[in-house]
Amino acid sequence: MRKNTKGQDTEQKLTPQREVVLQVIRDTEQHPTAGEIFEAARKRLPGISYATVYNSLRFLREAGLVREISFGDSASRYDREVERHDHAICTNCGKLVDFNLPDAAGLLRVAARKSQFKAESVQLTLLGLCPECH
Amino acid sequence: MRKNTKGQDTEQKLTPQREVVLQVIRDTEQHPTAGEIFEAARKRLPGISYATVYNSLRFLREAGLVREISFGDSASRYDREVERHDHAICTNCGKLVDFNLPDAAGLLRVAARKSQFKAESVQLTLLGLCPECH
DNA sequence: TTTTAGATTTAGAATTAGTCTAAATCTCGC
DNA sequence: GCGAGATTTAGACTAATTCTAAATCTAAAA
Repeated sequence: MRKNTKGQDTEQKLTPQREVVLQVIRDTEQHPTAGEIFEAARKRLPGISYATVYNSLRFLREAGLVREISFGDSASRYDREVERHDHAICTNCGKLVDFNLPDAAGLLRVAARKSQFKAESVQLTLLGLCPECH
Repeated sequence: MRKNTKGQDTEQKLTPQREVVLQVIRDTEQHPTAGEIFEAARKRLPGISYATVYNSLRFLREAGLVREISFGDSASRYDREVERHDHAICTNCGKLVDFNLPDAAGLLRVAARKSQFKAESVQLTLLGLCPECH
């Protein structure tokens, strides 16, 4: 890590590539996969490579700017919403939406007691039919 | 689909290979990956192929005899417990344990209301430290 | 009992998501 | 402008899983 004369961290981190990846994710309501992000990023920054998209996604995830979500079927998806929240997945069309369960803190407490774990976070996934599919 | 003279479905489905795969999963408290299942199955039925393990896992999953669980890191794991339950994952050692949250029905109702989905099931994942790691 | 159609298994090729590598490029502080 | 360290790139690589096509099995029909 680089420091300036005052000992502060002076690394410039949000490079153009990373910024484009972040914008792609922020510009959609959807939850795109790395492949979809690559395609969209390429339109704004032709020449960006697949590896850079992955590097950027790791960086953004570690910086807390995006969230990675993965459920069974293949590729991870990325979510612009970084606050704690839950997911609903449509078993018919595959649509994934965010929502917030009330009293997440209480849920965390109960889950910790039941599992004997020291809880850090809880996340709930609902499987069902989205409004369009029922 | 084959039928006998009475029109009943007579296909025999739980082949020796599938049965071995099922037994491997039932014989462990752990949640093995397909690769681990393949290794264990091979000891009981040398010559079983990787593809057959995958075929069997799909069959068993669709028959409701095992459950597939997948969280971010790579390979799916398989769970002998098929009743509704929740998972706790240790962020330090990766251990995965099952537990049951009380009032799952109430949770499902609240989640359905908040998400506007017609709920089929809910599953909660707790991330934290297992008893050995704290 | 032989035939046969469909299901299953097998080995290995193919696909897919994601990571790694090494060289080229960039950036910042000097 | 120089040089260290970070970043990007293209493409090779890996790991998980699926696909394919041929061989085998099974149970009903002949």
